[in-house]
Amino acid sequence: MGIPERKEREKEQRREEIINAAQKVFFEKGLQAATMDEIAEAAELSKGTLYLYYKSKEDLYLAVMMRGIEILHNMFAEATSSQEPTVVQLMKLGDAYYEFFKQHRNYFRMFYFFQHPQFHKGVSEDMMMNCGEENQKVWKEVIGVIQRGIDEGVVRAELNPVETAVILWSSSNAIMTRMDTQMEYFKERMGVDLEEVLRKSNTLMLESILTEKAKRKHQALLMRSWPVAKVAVN
Amino acid sequence: MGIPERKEREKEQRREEIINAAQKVFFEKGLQAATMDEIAEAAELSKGTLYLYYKSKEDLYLAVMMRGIEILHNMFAEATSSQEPTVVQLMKLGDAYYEFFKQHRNYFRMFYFFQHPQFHKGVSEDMMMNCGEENQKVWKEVIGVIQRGIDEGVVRAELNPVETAVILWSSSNAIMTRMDTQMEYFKERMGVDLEEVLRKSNTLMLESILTEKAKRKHQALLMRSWPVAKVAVN
DNA sequence: TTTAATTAATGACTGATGGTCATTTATTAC
DNA sequence: GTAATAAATGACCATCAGTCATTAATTAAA
Repeated sequence: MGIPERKEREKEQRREEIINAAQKVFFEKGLQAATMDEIAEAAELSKGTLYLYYKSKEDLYLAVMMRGIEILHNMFAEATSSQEPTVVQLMKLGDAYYEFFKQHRNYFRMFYFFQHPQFHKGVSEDMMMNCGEENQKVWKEVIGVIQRGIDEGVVRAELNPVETAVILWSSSNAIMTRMDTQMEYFKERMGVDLEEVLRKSNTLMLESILTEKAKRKHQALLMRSWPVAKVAVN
Repeated sequence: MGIPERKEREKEQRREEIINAAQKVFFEKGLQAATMDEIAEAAELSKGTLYLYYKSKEDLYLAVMMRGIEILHNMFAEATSSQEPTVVQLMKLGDAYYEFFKQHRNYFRMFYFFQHPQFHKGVSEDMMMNCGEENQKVWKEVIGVIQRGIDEGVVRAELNPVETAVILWSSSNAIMTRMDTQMEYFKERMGVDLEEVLRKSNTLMLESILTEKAKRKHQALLMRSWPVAKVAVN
């Protein structure tokens, strides 16, 4: 009897189709402005049907977001699986996050939007758990490289790898979040190009966690952020 | 004829009373969950009256937020006006921001919540401008100290003071935001105490922008973040 | 094939809420 | 004391997340 299996497949397909529709609408309008009626329309289903497949608007939002987490996870896994030195991989991790920001900004936006507990109301336990798991995998990638750096003696031994991961991630994240929302404000009011700031911040952070030996070895790499003229003048 | 003046005063007072009521409700429930009816009730006015004084819920939210910006501004001004060395003042700035976070968390929450352009919809030009101005003042404090540090030769000369301000601010901000929303998650899932992370992050950041000379001079200060045992062992 | 039973889908409806505006109330001017 | 003006009100509207009784489609049984 293959009927239950087929039904299960069809159900899963429906769930995917609904996510596709939801993604389209959420990307365009954001969680707030998107309406379930719009999503239903995009999915060519009635609103009631959406609720047969997802508990709430927020659950649906998280379902879309999970795709983004997976993409990011893959990009990080890619960056940390090369044969290059750990210091280079650390730089590549930062670059990868910025690439993700540029190529998948809608997902990035969802990430930081959903951090607010205000929107966790309608989220089911299940979905929250799944999301936490996926998220954890991404962290593991970052922590792993830092731990390796410590083991190899290129990252300062007195640093805690998890804490350090949080520090690196947070600083990158904070600046990209600003890039997303306040790029123009910072350019016009403060004369600052946030892309430049991100580059310099990543370099500063990296410098600050490396051992003296590693810094000397990769000096050329670290210098890329500082304008030659300025260094020369001072 | 003092009547117009008195009326103006009364009007201003009303505006303040409304902000008081709004603050109470926003602090309790956040922008989303707070309702204009609640605020009206708290202000002992009808909802319609609120709209005679403020254009939208968001405008009211910003009016409350401005108070927070002023408090933060004062705390920063305090931290940077002492007679202490610039390096110490830089540390104090970081400490002041964390103090603000602890003592005025509701305001802090409002700040980062409102960064999302999704909520800028109902905001009037006026209110947005005012907010931008106030915000600018806070940035000026941070930038000023960094500039002074460069002039005195304690902050690396190749750094741009505005960019550096953004970097320092953003990293502190990012970690405190996480403290507000994910303290438990990080403790339980990753075994990390974000307060510790903040302390270390601030130290790392400070280290990374100081000149070698300044680092040597204030070594004791910078060491406070690293556990003695660990440093000794390695 | 026909009928019963089960599963899937629907959309009218509810309750909540931001914002409006015609009407009422209070204040000021004459 | 009355007209004119300003302030305040709350019933009302439109929007929208979520529900549920009803309908349609599919599967199982006779």
